[in-house]
Amino acid sequence: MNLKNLSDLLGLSQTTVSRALNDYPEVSEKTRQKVLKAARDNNYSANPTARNLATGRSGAIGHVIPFGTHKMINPHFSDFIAGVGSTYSKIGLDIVMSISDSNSEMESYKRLAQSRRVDGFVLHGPLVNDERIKMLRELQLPFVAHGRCFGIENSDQETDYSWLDVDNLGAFDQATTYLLDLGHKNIALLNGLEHMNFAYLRRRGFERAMERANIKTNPTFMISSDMTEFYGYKAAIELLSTKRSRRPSAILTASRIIAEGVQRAIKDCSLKTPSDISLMTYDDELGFLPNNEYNSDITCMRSSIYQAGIRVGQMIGELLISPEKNPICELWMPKLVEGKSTGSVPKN
Amino acid sequence: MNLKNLSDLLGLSQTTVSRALNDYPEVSEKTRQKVLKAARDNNYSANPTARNLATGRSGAIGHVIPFGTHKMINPHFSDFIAGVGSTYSKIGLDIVMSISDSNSEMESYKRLAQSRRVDGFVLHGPLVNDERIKMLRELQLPFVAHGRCFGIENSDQETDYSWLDVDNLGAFDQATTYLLDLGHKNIALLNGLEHMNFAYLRRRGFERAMERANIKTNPTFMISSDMTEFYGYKAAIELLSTKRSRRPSAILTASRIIAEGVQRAIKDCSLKTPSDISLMTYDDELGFLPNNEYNSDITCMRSSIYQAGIRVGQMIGELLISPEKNPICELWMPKLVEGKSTGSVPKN
DNA sequence: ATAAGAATTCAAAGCGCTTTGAATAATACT
DNA sequence: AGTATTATTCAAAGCGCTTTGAATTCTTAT
Repeated sequence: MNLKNLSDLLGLSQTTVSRALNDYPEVSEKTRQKVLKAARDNNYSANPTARNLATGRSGAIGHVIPFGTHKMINPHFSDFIAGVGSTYSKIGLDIVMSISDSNSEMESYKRLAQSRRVDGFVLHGPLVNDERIKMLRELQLPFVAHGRCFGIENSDQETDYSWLDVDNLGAFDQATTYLLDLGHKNIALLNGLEHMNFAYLRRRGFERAMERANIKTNPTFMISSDMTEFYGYKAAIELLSTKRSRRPSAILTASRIIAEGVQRAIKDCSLKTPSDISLMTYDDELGFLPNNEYNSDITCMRSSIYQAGIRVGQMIGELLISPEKNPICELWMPKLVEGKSTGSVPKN
Repeated sequence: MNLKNLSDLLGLSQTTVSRALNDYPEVSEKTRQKVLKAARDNNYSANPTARNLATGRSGAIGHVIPFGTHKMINPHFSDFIAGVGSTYSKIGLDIVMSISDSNSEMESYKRLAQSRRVDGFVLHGPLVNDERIKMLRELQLPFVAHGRCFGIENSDQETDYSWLDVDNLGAFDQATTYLLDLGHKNIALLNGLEHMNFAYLRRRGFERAMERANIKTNPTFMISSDMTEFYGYKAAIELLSTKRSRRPSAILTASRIIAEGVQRAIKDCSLKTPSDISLMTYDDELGFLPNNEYNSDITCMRSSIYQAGIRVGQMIGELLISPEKNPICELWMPKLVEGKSTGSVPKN
């Protein structure tokens, strides 16, 4: 069943039928109802490919996922994509996903854009000074970055394109301050890879708080790596296996997954939170790794990456309808949630 | 730059240019080279939408992800999708992903198929007696199921459609047997949700081994739930907090993530593997949760879900080219990897 | 009743490609 | 040379939709 069949069936022109279905004002209410009913009865829905060809719109958003080092294809990604996906299904968009290694990443964007296969993009995991931003701007398609590419001082850059980000700098400043207020001076930071903007900002937030408190940061306490459980475990084991006076009294991790490893290490060292050591983490509220009074209960800075996905989906949806709204920028402040993993510095 | 421009530029017809670009035999080698060069020079590539409309092929595979209970959008999913995605990028396919709750799931398949937006499907997480299989067959598009819908006795059903699965039944039989051989009789199974076929088969494998050993299974030792860390933790805490004689001496979990929770519980109960209790797990080799001599080192049945993704991508690719190859069925046998988490039954 | 204006409807062009069937050029065969 | 083949090339018809600009019908005002 296609448009021609349907209009023949109704004794109307394709024009009128098409307009009736697309809510154009110049079709009378009576015929619109007739058309709508016929469409329903005959289980008709417009062929998106043909529509795409005619309009130039595809009804799909491109998600180019950098592969290579498992950087983005990780649990955070699944929760985020669940969020955007649920918005998309509400507003009738599809995801066109292209997994590509960093070499072909730019190509993928261009191919998807040039072929008009997508109407816009969501940029995942912005890096510090991300060249993709420039490229995306040149592609002339709306896009929303999940995260920003620049720190707080480049505020002119921030309003240049649409993004949704959490205040990583503020959050890690606050987390660090929280630990400092408990009396901790030797705080370790287990961060993500710092060429990623979020991780870069988290370190900056950490440093800012330390600086404000006039405490010199210890380079060996600031570690940066891919965010796996094992990284957390290994790093923590190393930190904790030195003699007490030289080890951190608090560990701040950039993700719940790292924190898992740290917890394991703490137990393996026969230590306990918060009496022996304090642990604090950033918590994306990953679906499969809850963190609340019933389980881990790690003190954290919390912001739902799933909700971020939902909102990013809405944002790109808005941009498709009203491109003039660009840029839409939102900075979310994670909230501090006190758990049982932090306390004052253990007295020697 | 479109086909018309290019052919005008070359002084050839669109037909010839199109054929030259698509490797048709009836164009002379000389003109083909000329066309290819011009295409390169002018940065031309065919508009997939137009091609799709003309051919009915879209160059994309549909992945409909059931949402709702976070069932599929989980870490296993990201690793799998990384696998298919990497194959797709090699053979020039895109992913069209639709996240939908279980009500609208069937609709999504139909919409994607009817609109010719995809050339085929990958079915995720088959259930026991999955109605989607029947529907997909009716849609007349090639599809590959990651997993099967029926157990080993319905062998007639198995060859009815293409699938790639691990031998869940065999793997859990083998795992259970391994534990039995170590002398364990009180073995607990922390399974996934058993309306999912993989989980159903895992229980069956467990039961088969127990039966063969003439050991009655204890219903309170067979738990089934969504596979989260917390589930593992809670279930294990409950199992371990009864008096020694009434608790299992070994725990077998259906996923690495559950096992994480179990490990945490074991430590919280001040127990140790393998001296106090044995732990064994199924291991999908999730990228962010390695399990080897350097870290957890849990004895496991192992098969890479990422590799499965790669192969499923290849399979659907083959089916697109040669539909007559359907069905392609592959059953992978996970391999047993001994870690440090299992040992003989502790003597009271 | 009639012209002007508004409200509907329509025919046809176009989106950029593939593919059919016909036309032309090149080569082979009496 | 003349015809039969074969190898290339081409014009034009779709694919199923949207949208422009013209045509028709219905209202309203004179």
